Amino acid sequence: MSQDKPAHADAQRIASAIGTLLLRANRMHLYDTLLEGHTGIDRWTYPVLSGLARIGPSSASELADQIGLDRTVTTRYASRLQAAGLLTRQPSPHDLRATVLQLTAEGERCIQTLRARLNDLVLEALPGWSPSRIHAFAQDFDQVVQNLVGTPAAGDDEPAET
Amino acid sequence: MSQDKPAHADAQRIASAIGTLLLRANRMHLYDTLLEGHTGIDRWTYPVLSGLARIGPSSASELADQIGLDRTVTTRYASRLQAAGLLTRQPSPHDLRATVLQLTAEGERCIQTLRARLNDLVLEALPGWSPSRIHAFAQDFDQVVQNLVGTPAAGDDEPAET
DNA sequence: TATTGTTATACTCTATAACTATA
DNA sequence: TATAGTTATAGAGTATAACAATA
Repeated sequence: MSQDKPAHADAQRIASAIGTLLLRANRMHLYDTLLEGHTGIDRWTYPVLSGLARIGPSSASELADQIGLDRTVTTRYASRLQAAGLLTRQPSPHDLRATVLQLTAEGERCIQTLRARLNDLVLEALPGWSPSRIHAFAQDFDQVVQNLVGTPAAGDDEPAET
Repeated sequence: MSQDKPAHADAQRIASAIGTLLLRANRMHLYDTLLEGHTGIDRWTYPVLSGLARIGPSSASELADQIGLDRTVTTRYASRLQAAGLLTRQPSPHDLRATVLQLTAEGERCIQTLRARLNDLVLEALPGWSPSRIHAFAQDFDQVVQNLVGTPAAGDDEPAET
């Protein structure tokens, strides 16, 4: 069987690893490790700040679509991050209804720190890997994730993800 | 830079993919796709049933530790799954305080179906990959996840993950 | 005294509904 | 009429506290 249909057993292994990574306890542990020591940001507001850093200054509605959260939740979390001094609200010059969310200098620093820390965590999870092995894995993993979550990079275009 | 420190850029790519996979919208989409059409089981009770299938018949406390949920939540979700006919409660023969949770035949069938479906989803995310490429990726991914979430297979030994 | 299962309670996340202002 | 932002409200997940029964 490992000769005839090796892909099946390997797919099971991949599926199991995905399940492990998504498991609440492990997810939370990863987020907590990443955010440890940071004030003004937590597991729930982090995706908002991170998403804003990824797509750049944008309205709450745009950002909400990107991270898959409701508009109302996004604006509430944005208020928390604003209170923590990590982002600002500015009226849009083009649309008087819209508000532009933008990272402050402190917000930028925060994101830089968190990105670096996550990178370190990842590198620690690849002990002794050769650069070529890391490169191949990065390519493959990226492709798998893109295919798994659908074509869009991060958010989804479906109306109600709930 | 891609010559000097290729590992850094690749680590960033891996980190980004992890972030994408863990993003709420994508996580939910994956769970919903997996559970589509199944009644009596949802995003929240699925880890309970899946965990029970993985570790076999066990008490609610044991299971709770494994999946990183509180005892009280686990027992409540177990009640739902019991009402849906997917698991049974039986008094433990060794400990009169304990209750043994166990999958019913229908629960077993349910898990089999879900595992097969997840496998299919994974295979679809590896279009045209050679068996050796799949095998290498499965090994690497498994190792990365194990290292990322800590030594324990699924749950964590820390007291309060929250 | 500690642990198991369970329920009661409170807290938080999240979405729907509703309101105001603008396109 | 539709859309942006926001707030009010309600529903659901989750943890802490508390209880009875047993180790």
